[in-house]
Amino acid sequence: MNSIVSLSYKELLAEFKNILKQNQLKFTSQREIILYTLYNNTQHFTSEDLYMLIKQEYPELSIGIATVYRTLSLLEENNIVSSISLGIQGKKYEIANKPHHDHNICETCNKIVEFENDEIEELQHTIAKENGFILTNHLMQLYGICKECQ
Amino acid sequence: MNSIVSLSYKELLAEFKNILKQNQLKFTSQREIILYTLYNNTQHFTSEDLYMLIKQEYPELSIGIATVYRTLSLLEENNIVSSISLGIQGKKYEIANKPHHDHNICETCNKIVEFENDEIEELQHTIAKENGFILTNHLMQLYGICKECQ
DNA sequence: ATTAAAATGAAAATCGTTATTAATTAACCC
DNA sequence: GGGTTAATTAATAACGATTTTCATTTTAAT
Ligand SMILES: [Mn+2]
Ligand SMILES: [Mn+2]
Ligand SMILES: [Zn+2]
Ligand SMILES: [Zn+2]
Repeated sequence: MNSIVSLSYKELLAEFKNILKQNQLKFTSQREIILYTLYNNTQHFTSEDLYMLIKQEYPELSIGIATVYRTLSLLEENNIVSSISLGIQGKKYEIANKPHHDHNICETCNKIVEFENDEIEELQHTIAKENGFILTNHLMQLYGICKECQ
Repeated sequence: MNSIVSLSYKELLAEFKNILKQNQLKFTSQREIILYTLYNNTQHFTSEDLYMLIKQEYPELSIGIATVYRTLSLLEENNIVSSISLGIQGKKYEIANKPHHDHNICETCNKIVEFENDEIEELQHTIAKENGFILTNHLMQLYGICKECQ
């Protein structure tokens, strides 16, 4: 599975088309616009968020919420988007063409600040190994009150 | 809010009764059995898991799933149980009379191994501070394949 | 252009959880 | 103990997010 980190949109689109072809799936305008919108908005979207934004920006496009769900799942399976699950707020997606990071989330205004920490990443591997696990994935979210909300 | 770490069942029950009284809530057999079952089973339960176990162990007791949901929420608000949210598998509860820990989860058999790591806990505070956040909470789950499933 | 397979939107179904309600029970007072 | 009142209950309806179904449309290959 290729990493899509820091691909241009053109390259990303080509990669997406490759994946579709390999799986005998079809390239549609709905799929294109979903990818394009995710690429150009680095926020973290719920399916509903993304659906609403696309409806607003492309009033002429016919698109249903089910297609957004389906496409986000497809993109996630192919590592083009990643998701974080935020308890009550549901699952949020973001384009995966940025390096791995975790999230610091404000419990008041829901702002999300991204961070990277190599030390923690290493410790995670150490701990998993101690427990006899092969680490495949991790979830690390820091909840708090952001500067503006304090 | 008192910590209930390493209380005996007797002490824990007394603490629960105090909390109920302070909030003008009533002590019921359903609430007692839920607490007792959680105390004596250190697993991580979904509401449904706990409901089924209680139905099985106390066939004479009248209890509905809504009461289990309500009681788990009540216990969590009062820090007698804690919960972890596992994406698709839903929310799981465990008795909170053990020290803080995080979870290493097998993606194959769903086994959960608990761990504590002070270094990571410290790093979390450092990171939050760097981002201008006051840390209130965190989520840290390591997913992998356990020794038995490899 | 023809054709077959895949994709779509709308609506129905599903699933976990929460709210409603009428009946039951606990806690308090005498 | 019996009576009163407010809290609690189980059953069921409602809910919201997500998934499935299905008839129709679109894509991609020939
Ligand atoms: Mn992110
Ligand atoms: Mn645990
Ligand atoms: Zn904030
Ligand atoms: Zn396992």
